[in-house]
Amino acid sequence: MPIPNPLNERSLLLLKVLVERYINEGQPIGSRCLSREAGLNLSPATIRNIMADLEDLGLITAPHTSAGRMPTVSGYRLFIDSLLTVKPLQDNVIRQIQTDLYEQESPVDLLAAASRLLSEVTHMAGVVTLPKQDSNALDHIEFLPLTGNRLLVILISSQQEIHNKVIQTPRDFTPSELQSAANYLNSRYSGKNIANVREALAREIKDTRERLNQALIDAATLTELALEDQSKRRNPLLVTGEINLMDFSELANMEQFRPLFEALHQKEEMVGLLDRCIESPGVQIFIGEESGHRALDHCSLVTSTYTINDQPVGVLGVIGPTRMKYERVIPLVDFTAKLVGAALNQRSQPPL
Amino acid sequence: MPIPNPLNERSLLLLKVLVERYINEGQPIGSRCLSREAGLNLSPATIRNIMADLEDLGLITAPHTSAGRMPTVSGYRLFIDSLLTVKPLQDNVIRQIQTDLYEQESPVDLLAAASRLLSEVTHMAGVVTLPKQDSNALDHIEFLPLTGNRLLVILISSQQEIHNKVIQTPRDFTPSELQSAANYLNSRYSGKNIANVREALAREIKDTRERLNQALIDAATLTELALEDQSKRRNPLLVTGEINLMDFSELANMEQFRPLFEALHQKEEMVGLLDRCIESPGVQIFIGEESGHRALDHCSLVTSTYTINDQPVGVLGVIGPTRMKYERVIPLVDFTAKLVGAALNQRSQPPL
DNA sequence: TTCTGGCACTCCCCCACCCAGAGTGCTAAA
DNA sequence: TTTAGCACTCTGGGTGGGGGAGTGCCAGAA
Repeated sequence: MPIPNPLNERSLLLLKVLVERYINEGQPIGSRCLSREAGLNLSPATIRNIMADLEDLGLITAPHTSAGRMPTVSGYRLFIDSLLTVKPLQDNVIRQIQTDLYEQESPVDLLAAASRLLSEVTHMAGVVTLPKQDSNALDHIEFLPLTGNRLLVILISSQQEIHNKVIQTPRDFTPSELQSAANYLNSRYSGKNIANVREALAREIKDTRERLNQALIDAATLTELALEDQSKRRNPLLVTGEINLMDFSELANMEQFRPLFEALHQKEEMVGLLDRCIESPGVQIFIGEESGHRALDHCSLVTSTYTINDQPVGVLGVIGPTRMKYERVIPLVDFTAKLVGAALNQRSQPPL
Repeated sequence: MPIPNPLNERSLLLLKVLVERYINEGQPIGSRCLSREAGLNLSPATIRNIMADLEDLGLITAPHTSAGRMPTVSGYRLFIDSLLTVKPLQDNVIRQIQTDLYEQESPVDLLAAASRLLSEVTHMAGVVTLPKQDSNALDHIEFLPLTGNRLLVILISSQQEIHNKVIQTPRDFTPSELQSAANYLNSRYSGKNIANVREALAREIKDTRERLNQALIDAATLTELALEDQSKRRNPLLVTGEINLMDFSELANMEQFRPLFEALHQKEEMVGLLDRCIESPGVQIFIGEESGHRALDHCSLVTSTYTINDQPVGVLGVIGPTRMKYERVIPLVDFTAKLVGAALNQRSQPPL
């Protein structure tokens, strides 16, 4: 073979050591350092040759002539996909997550706690998307009359989440009318997916109108009003610990940090990015520009989906500098996602 | 009088112009500039003499020998208290606030909108404390049974705020028991201050126990459980637009910005500071170190209380660099506080 | 008595410059 | 194939000078 040694075991080992050290130090790694560190008994000059090869392959790069090398995105990618040795989670972290998650009352509290945990354990930023609404089933609905044709609708989802909404009703309803409307809806639609319920109700309103069953129409109309804005949620993303990112030298200047911070709070974009992860199960990683968002160029995103009844419904993860300790973050995100799913499932017992 | 001219009209005018210009430019103002700007037809040399006097009085200071002067905290204080000419709010701002506030559904939404408005209009950070709970009256309470001795308590306050809580009940209750408990509580305590209700209930549990009226005890116990953590709220402070503060050069470095950001999110301290404002009505201003919080040393805080039924219940305001346009911020905060109070009062009609 | 022009002085900021240090690529020898 | 040596490059810190802005003070004018 004419090609000398494109990617043999030795150069991969050097790449691994280089990435590891760079993640620890945050500064370009030189040949001397690597020759000492790698335990290969090679002189710096030899290392330099190999590094030149790795640079040709686009795996590492030097910020300027007389600096050491640092990994490129491809370098990180290769490192993560093939070279990384993950470290098991520490026992106390496991316990912390378990106790913290299980003592939360509502699902939203649970997810907020997960976000907080992710950011605290990693000292980076934690992100959690709320479950997709269309995966949410209706458990129970109740109407409570207020003054002036206003009605308080209480909606309990199968996750035991409680939603309130005050609606303006077209006419005055008597308590017994409301009661029978609620009874009808509960008996017929409890346990059904909320999106489906809306569809079914729309059909019902249309079908029944012809047969002039006013009571049914009323019940359906009320519920339709109540469910209306249930689908579009206000803040479908929980971000925690953004400020931690200021501790990393590569992000600790205003030009880097500000757009990043804004992107994290510009929830729509982030949700779009995270939603892409929901398709494939398990841990997913976006390195630097891979996310396609300018503000995240110097960041990596480690995510995993969490499931309810084996259906992936949301995504959680960690955002930090590209130079993060993947071997610790990956198992953490993985474990947290699984535990969140387990905790959510546990709540899904049919009530009432 | 031996003292030459400690604080005559002329030196006050110069102080005013200096502060105004410094607020605009952000850089120390020299004697030449002031001589041109003040419209007094005085030579720079004369101005210099007066400036030396003002410096002796501790109203202005020079960062170094050959720089101009900038106001001290006392200088700002004198400026704000005696020299400031407030500008009336612009019509479109007034309209924006009105429409924005009145289209909010719940009181919390309203306050969040107020915080957002304050930060957007000023390009600084908006802060709003939630109303003191003990000012909140009970309007209506309802019990909804769930599975396994769990009970959903729905609590509507006189501000039409809706609180949910799931409680674990000591025993199983029948729907009619719950209904009569709710009826009893609503007829007896509706309109009463929540803190007082708790006290009254505690008394009632004690008194009634002797007479063995189990139904009453049950009702009281349930409500006590429901109200229990109603008093301690989780996030009694809404902060918006923190990131805007990065636009101001004096805060745009990590050493300044980070502690500031953390202080804003370390809600307890901020709430403590803001609660001090609730005592005195109208607009209050803390300049720089006056707040007594290290992180706010380079910031000013302009606040006002908002009232429900003429009782001050919360505080809202703006945090920004000491060098802010007080003549615009003060009327804005004032107006917003009044409008928030008005909007909240309007909701306070007794329902049901 | 008050104001002003002049002058010497001080301090910051910017720029150019140099130098040490770290790391490289290349070449020739082991 | 590996290594030692060497010339080269680039960064970062330190130094030193000059321009600019502003001051304080003094003597003379109004």
